[in-house]
Amino acid sequence: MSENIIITFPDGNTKSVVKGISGFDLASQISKSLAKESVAIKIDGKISDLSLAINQDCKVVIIKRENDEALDIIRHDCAHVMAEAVQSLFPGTQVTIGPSIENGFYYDFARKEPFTLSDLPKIEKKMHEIVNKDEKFAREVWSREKAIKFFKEKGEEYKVELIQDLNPDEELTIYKQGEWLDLCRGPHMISTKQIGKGFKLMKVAGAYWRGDSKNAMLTRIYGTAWRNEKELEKHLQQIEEAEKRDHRKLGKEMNLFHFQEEAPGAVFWHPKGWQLFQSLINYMRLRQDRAGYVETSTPELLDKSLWETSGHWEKFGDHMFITDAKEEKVFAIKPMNCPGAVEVYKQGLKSYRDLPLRMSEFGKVHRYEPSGALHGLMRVRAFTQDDAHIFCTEDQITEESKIVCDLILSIYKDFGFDDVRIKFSDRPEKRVGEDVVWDKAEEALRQAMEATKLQYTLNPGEGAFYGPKLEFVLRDAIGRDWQCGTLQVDLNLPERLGATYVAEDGKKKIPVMLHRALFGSLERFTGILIEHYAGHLPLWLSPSQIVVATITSDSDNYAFDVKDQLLKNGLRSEIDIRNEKIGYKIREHSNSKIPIILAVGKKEAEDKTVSVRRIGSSETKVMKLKELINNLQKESASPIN
RNA sequence: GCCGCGUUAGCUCAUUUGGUAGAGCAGUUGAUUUGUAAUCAUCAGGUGGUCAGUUCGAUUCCGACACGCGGCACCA
Repeated sequence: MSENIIITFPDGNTKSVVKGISGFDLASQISKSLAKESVAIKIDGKISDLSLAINQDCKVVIIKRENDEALDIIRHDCAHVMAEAVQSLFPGTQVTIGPSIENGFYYDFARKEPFTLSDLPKIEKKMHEIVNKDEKFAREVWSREKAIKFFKEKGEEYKVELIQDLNPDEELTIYKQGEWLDLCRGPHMISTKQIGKGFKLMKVAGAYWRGDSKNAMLTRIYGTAWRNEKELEKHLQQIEEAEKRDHRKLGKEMNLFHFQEEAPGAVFWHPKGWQLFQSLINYMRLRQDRAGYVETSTPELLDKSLWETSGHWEKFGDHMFITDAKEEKVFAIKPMNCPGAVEVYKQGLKSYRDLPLRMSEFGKVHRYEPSGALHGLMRVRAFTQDDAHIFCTEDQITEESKIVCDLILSIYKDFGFDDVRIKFSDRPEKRVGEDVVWDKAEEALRQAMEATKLQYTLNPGEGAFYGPKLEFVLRDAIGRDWQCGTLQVDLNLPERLGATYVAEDGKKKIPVMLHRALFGSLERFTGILIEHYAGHLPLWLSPSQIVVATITSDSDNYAFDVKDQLLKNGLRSEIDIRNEKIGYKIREHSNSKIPIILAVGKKEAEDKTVSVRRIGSSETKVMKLKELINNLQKESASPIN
């Protein structure tokens, strides 16, 4: 007589079943289609294999292929299948770890000869074979000794190291598929067949063992995996879409900027790119003026001793550019604006009445970034920060932080970024200052966050070396996250650099310094905007707003007249009177993302009208030039006017 | 910085056992005066990233370096 247990389903229904039933059999009892669709089971909140026996009363959620959690399992299964494929094709390759990640999975292998792109088709083919073999995933619990002995004999040194570092209380499980097995927590599906065909190997890369650059470099293979081929196809299309938006490609097509090897990581801004860059600065300057900031500018070169005092030298000296001046002094090109800001602050005695003092600077900084980190405008060695340092009392931290948060969110909105996340990074391991000071700084920032009532996530140990920080992450039009703004509470540098103010009681005190940047790097923000808008910048940011294109040379004079009037009314315009067909001109200017093309021919010249064509639309609208100017002046105004 | 891959005309790309390179677009010149995403012809354009090496001979094979691309690590 077998014992029964009670299963409770998410809808509250219960079912009495035989003890030891597998999740799969349970699903089968409900319906065949459910069994077919299910990939795993959650027992009392813990996700497990469908094959696992259920031995006690419990709450159960059957995870179906369509559920989000299923994707992780499919991807993880895929990683196992890839590892099997690799080891069968390339004997002697060691396996290390292979998790599921966003959009897919990877597996890190140790092999003398790293894999190359040309190995992927072979591996992928083998994977399909393994999937089709319908190998069952089997879970086994092994002792530490057995596992270590097994992997040692196989020459899997990395696995042995992983096992030795496992929490001793944790059950050690092995997952087998056919002949192949791997140390793994699971869960996995019933069989490899369930993976289906919706996967593809994407790229190979080097990756350090355990993510530490002191360790050996492994060879990583990335794959993407989905529920089916249709989803895979959709994902591949999204990648294509992202490639089309690549700011490096668009920057070339739109003639905004270039890089060259004589200045790695430094931007050559072309006239149009610089126009855009200046639009951003003008906008930010106006916003800051209105928010009570004063603007400064400080030297690019500062004596090394100042960086030693600030603490930058010790932590970032290797990443600073140093001058070879023809004198004994060593100068460093500034990697940050803060010491300069403090020196400006220190001129003249400051009273508590002067605080908060909000000092901004569009400071160009240079950082010797590792060569492998450089990436278009997104990661450069020379960039411009919309930096500011707010000197205030401890009591003012909360209020000032709140003002910065409000300002930043309002500014992002003007650029079409409504979805902004905030990360709170607290003290890192390597830092300056006493812990009591850090306690104070972190607490003040926490209070500020409470005052703003904004949601944030904790980012432990990621603060700056001198203080905790908030990081503002915005989400672009195709769902990618970009970290831009930052707010840092600094109770250390003002003291190190000797900043003081006279308090109400006549005694000298040390001010708090809030570092903040809103765009962060102007260069990077420009790149983000290009990708966010896919090059179709809104009119107020577009470097070239209008092109006047003639139909025939009869209209040249009128076209010049139109352009002059547009320019006089503050609209950035160009003229195209080349001896080409209008279709040719339209194609060319559309490709370079000019927002508005005005075609002018005989009719327009006679009527003092223009034929207006907007980018992204093939419609044309004939209107009086005056009317157009009127409309565009409103439309092209920056959002703050 | 580390691993892998790449670098051919202004741009986008061809050129397989090593025998000094082709196309389209852009440019020139000429014709055409054209109505909403490529008019026709003409000419010109390259020390194949740089430097070394193997070879009778290197864009092609080997090496170093530079820069770029994809990751990893880093990101005040």
